[in-house]
Formats: sequence, structure tokens, C-alpha cells
Amino acid sequence: MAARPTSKTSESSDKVSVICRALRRAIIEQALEPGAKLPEDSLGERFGVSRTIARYALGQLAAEGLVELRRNRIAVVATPSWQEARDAFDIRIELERLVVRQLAGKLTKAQIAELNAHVDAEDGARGGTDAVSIRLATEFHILLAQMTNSPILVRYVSEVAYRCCLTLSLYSRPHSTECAINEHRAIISALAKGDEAKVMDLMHHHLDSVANRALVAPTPQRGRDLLDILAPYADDIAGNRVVKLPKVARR
Amino acid sequence: MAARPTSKTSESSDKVSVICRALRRAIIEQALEPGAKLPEDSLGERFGVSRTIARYALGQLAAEGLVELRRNRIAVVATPSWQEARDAFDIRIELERLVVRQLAGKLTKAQIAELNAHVDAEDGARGGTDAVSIRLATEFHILLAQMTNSPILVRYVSEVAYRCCLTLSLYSRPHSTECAINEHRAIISALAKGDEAKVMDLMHHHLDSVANRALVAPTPQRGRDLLDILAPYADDIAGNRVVKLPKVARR
DNA sequence: GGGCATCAAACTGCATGCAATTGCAGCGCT
DNA sequence: AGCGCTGCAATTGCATGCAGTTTGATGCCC
Repeated sequence: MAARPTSKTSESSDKVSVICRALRRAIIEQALEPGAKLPEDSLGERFGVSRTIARYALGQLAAEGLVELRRNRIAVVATPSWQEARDAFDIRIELERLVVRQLAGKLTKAQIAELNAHVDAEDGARGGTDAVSIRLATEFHILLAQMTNSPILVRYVSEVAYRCCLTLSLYSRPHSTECAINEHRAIISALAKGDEAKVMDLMHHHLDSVANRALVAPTPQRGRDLLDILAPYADDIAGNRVVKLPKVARR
Repeated sequence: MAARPTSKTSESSDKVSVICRALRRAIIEQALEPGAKLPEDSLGERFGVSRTIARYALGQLAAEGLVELRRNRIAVVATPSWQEARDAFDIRIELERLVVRQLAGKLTKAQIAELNAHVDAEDGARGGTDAVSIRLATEFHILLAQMTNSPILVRYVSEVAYRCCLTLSLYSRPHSTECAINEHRAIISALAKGDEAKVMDLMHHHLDSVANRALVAPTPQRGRDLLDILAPYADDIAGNRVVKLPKVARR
């Protein structure tokens, strides 16, 4: 086989990042739900790479908080607790306020057009599945972050936005995305006008309302919740021998 | 509070995290300066593991932004540009304001004592090297973040704080840490009093002044700068064959 | 039937081996 | 001397193999 010169998009198109991108997208579109198992073998087979690479990719995703890794156990898609979800949204609010503060009044016409085009796309996808709507809405925020030209900010906003998507899978009800779209439009317009204070406020309330709509209640969830409840006790396990929790399963 | 945070996301005891911790600390104490090479072999040998593990650890550190990985090239300690450094501080300010906002008036006596003890330690280390002072100062901020009991916040504050340490290596002059210590004390006292607005303001100015003291000038640096200048053009290289830039060097 | 020991299959943890790429020293040319 | 070229050592990219751990299915005993 001739050496395939790895011609692909901007950054690093090695196999690891291909896998990461694929999994991120699967997670964001809820094709992979929280708790879904991700065995290294299957991943490797699916993507035509060895376990070594699949494992490395899982490590990267774990560093982003999308995947949970426990020693000697199959990797799973992360299942944030309700509190973690709330924390993620709080952080996200601050970061995205920073984004729009930097952007207010500094966008080129082309950039504004790009943002509008994206929201149009969101609009167009309104008939489709929730999964696509959520992905597009998330990508709008990432697009904004990218316009700051601050790689660090892009990274953090992306990460925390993905995490928030995760929590949507867990705690959200079938929700209406229309208002989100209108809020996106309002943000663009305030950005164009350069009204810094207003756009920060808009972003704040936008994300806050998304969070409130998504994180419906701190009420105990279904069976999955057991894992969260038990998490704090995980220390006892730490050594290597599981305690076996005799017959907790009642409920 | 015996309730250890027990960082659920980051694995705690395998060889990878041992290496990561060691390297992070070496970087934070400027034993490893930006640009320092980190060959997988040497790392593996030094830590008594195979290249596979060393490589994985480097991947984790790269995900944190402490290490730069380029295909087929030796990993190096990250050398953030001046702008990236400034961005990191901006993000840090927002995150740490969030930390102290959540903490204001909510700290237990034991926690306040712990914070004071830490600042005492900083004080005690004033005669030592800059490296130790910087590490202790950074750990103060991380300690604060840990008290929020929000693993996500801890992770982001830690990461961005480490990054800021990196920039100190690059752009800082031999600086005086005394005032920082006083500012730490002021923050503790405002936290104890529960004055949310004031503590947020204190934190803001504290970090801002650290940044301003550290990031002395946007003035072009030495040779290293060439890399930064060329960075935007790196896309042309993307494929795999470098363009070789014939004799751009004029001027 | 329900609980418990046992064991094989599945899976992870890690090292090693081989091919491909890079970087650099040395050489020749102008 | 300066500049480009060539070939070898250093280094990374990735797959595979083996050992140890977890999982869950089976059979046994009550």
C-alpha cells in the first residue's frame, strides 16, 4: 500500500482525531447516550485502527469530560450528575459572556452574514430531529467563540458546550428550540449594534433559560441514577476489590 | 470536612497520571521551560514505563494545553504566544470570579483556616526560589476552586492557572510576590465576611495585576517570535510537504 | 426458585517490534 | 564561506502479543 499522505482538514488529521470527532458528534447528536459502553476493541474495529489508537482517543475524550474512564473497566459516555450539569451551565454562561463582550461591535459584515446563515440553517432544520437542532444550536455558540480568534476560548467553550449537550440527553424533556433560535437572532443583532452590555445580558439569559428548560428537576431519576448516588462511595472501591454492595437494588 | 473531592474524572493512580503530575509540576516550577523537548523514549526511561504510556501521558498534557504535539515531531512544552497568554488570563479572571462568588460567606472555619495556613506557607517560602513561590501562589487559587466542590470548575481553573504559569516563564521579569500574598489575605478575609461583590472585585484586580506584571509587553520577542508570526500560514503546510518559504526572510 | 461458587469469555494495562518520517552531520559545489 | 544535497541515527506512528482483571453465564446447593 502506498503511503496515504493523510490529506484532510486544517489541524491534525491523524486517526486519533478522526475518532474523536466522530465520537463527539455521535454524543452530541445523542446517537450515543450517557452510559453507553465504548470498548476499545469495537471502536478499533469500527474505525479500522488498533486498540492502541482507540484507547488514546478515549483518553482525549475523557480529558474533555465526554467519556468516563475507570481502571480495568469499559469506557462509557459520561453521565454528569445534575449538580455537575448545573455547574457546567454556570461556567458556560461566564465564558460565553466573555465571548460576546469581546465580539460586540467588532464583527465584520462577512461574519455577521455567516452567523445569520447559520441561524437560517437552524431554522431550516426545525422540522428534523431534536438531535440535529441541538447540534446546530451548539455549533452556533462554537462559531461565535471561533470568531474571537482565541484558541483557548474556543476550546473551553466547545468543551463545556458539549458537556451541556450531554446533560440535555439526560435531564431534558422534548423541548422547543424555536425560542432559542429567536434568541440567537437577537444576540447577532445586538452584536452588530455593538451594544456590549446588552449582548452580555442576552447571552446570560439565553443560556440561563436553556439551562432551566433543560435541567428540569433535581428529582431522582430512573435506575441510571444509582450510579450517581453510589459515586461518592467509590473511594471504598479504590483499592481494587469491589465491595459488591449486597442487595441495594431494592428501591 | 472529610468529603474529599476525589476528582472523579481524572484517574488517580495509574502510571499515566503519575507522569502527568510529575511533568505538570516540573513545568509549573519552570524546571521545564517552554520549548523543552519531551521525547517519548526518555520519558519512558525516566519513569520506568514504555513509550506507549509516555505517549499517552503526553496526549493528556496536550489536551490541557501544557504540551504541544506535532505529527512526527518531538513533543515540546507549550510556548503560548503573548496574545494567548493574555487570553488565558482573561478567561482565568472570569472563572475565578465565579469561584469566589460561589464561595463568599459559605466557607467553614476549617476551610478558612486551611486557606490561611496556605498563605502562611507562601509567606514562609518568600526566601526560596521564585519557582516555589509561583507554585504555591498557583496552588492557592486551585485550593480555592476545590472548595466549590465543583469538579468541572476545579479542572478549568487548574488548567488555566497552569497555562498562566507557563506564560510567566516566558514573559515575566523577576517579580515580587509579596503583594500577591497580601492580596491573597485580603481575598480570604472578604470571603469570610461574605462580601460577594467585594471579593469578586478583589479577585479581578488581583489577577489583572498579576497579568499586567507578568505580561510586560507586546513588543516583538527574540527569534522565537518567528514561529508565532508564521503560525497563521501554517495551513499551507497542512498537507504534508512544507512550502519551504524560499527567502521571505527580508525585513 | 433464589443465592452462591466457579469458570470461560471479554476486556483492559502495558511492553515490544517494525515501518515511516524527521533532523542533522558531513560532503561537495559555487 | 555560504548553500544545497545525501544518508544515517533518532524518533514517532501504529499494530500486535501477553498478562491480569472484570463480567456474566452455568451449575450446585439450599
